[in-house]
Amino acid sequence: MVGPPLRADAARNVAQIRAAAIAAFRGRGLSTPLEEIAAAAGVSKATIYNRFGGRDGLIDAVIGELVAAEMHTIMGRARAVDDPWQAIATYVGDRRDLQYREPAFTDALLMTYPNSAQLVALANAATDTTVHLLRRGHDAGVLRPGFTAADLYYADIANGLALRALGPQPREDYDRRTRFFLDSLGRQ
Amino acid sequence: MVGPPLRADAARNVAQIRAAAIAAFRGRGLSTPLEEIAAAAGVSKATIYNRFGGRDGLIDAVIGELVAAEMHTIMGRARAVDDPWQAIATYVGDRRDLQYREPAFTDALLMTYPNSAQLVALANAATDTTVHLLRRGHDAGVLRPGFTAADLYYADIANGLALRALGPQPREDYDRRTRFFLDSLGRQ
DNA sequence: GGTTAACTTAACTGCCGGGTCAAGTTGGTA
DNA sequence: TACCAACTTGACCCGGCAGTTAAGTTAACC
Repeated sequence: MVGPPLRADAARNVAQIRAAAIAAFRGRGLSTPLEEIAAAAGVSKATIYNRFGGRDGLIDAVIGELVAAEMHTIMGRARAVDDPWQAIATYVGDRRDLQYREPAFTDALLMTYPNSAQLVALANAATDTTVHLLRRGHDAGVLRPGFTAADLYYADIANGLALRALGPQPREDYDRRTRFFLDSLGRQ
Repeated sequence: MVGPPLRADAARNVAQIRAAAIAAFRGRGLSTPLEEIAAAAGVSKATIYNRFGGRDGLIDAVIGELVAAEMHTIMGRARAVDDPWQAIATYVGDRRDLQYREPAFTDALLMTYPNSAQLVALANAATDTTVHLLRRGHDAGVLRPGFTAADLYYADIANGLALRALGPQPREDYDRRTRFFLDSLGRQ
C-alpha cells in the first residue's frame, strides 16, 4: 500500500489534488468532473490518473475525510444512547444533518461508485447500525410496527436527492420535515 | 396553430413519433435521448426537429396523454371530496400512485423543461389545488400545524427521485411508505 | 553538474447527445 | 406523367467528459 516514498513534487501534487477533490466533492458531489478538480489543484487531469488511478481511487483517498469519519461518529453516538427510541431519533437526526451539510453523503448512500472499497465498507457499517437500532426499537415496542431498514434507506435517499435537486433549503424548513418524518416512525 | 394540412407521409410520421415518445417517456422519463425515440419511431432524429421543434415541442405534444389528463382527474377527484382530511388523503394517495406508474410525472414536478407551455400550465394548476386543499385542511384543524404546500412538494419530489434512483419498489413497500407519510400529516 | 528514474502534461481518442443543413426523395396536383 | 413544394435524412458540427500515451521536464542521488 505504501510503496517507495513519493518525490517532493509528486507529494505536493497529491496534497493539492486531495484538497481540491474534497472541496469539489463537498460542493458538487462525487461526480464532479475530474478536469475541474485537476484545474483547481493546478495540475493536469492525467496527474490524477497517475496518482489515484481514476475517480474510484480518488474517492477512496478522500471519503474518510469527507464523510466516513463523521458517519462513524454518528453511528457511535447512536449506539451509545440507552433509550431505544432516543437512539433512533439521534441516529436519524444526525444523518439528516450530515446530508444537509454534505451532498457527497447522498452519493455514498446511493453507492454510485461501487468500486471504491472505502465506500463499500462504510455502507456495510451503516447498514449494520441501522438494522441494530431498528431491532432494538421494535423489541422495545417504541417503533411503528412494519417499519424496516429498507424504509429508512429509501427515505434517506429520497431526502438526499430532493435536497440536491431543489438546492439548499432553509434550515428551519429542513428540520421541520425531519421532525415530521421522525414522528411518523413512532408507535402510533 | 393548425396551418396547412400535413402530407400523408408526414402525418404518419407524426403519429409514429408521438407513440414512440409516449412509450419512451413512460419508461425512461422526459429526458430520453431523442435519437432513441426517433429510432423507435422508424424515422431520423432530424424529423423530430422538423415536426416538433425539439424536445420541448415534443413534450408539449404528448404531455397531455402522458400525465396531464390523469393529473386533472386527480385534482378533480380530490376537490370533490367533502371531508377536508379525506380530500388530502385522496390527493396525496393518487399522486403517489401516479408517480409509481409514471416516472415522467416526476420530471413534470421538477419542471426540468420549463420551456414546455403545457408543463408550466399543469404545474400551476397542481400548485393551486395543493394550496387550496391544505388551506381547507388547516381551517378544519385536521392537518398538522406548520405543514405547508412546499413540504408536500418537497416530499413528492423526494419520493419520485428515490423511486427513479432505486428502481421499481414492491407495491406493498411503496404503499406502506405512503401510509407512513400520510400519518405524519394528520393532527398529532 | 551530470545522469536517470520519477514525474507531468498537451494532445489525443472515444463515447454520448443536442442541434443543423444540403442533398436527395416522394406525395399531391394539374 | 411530369412537376414541385413538402418532406426526410445521412452526415455533419458542437460541447462535455472519461481515459490514455508519447514526449518533455525535474527532483534526487552520485
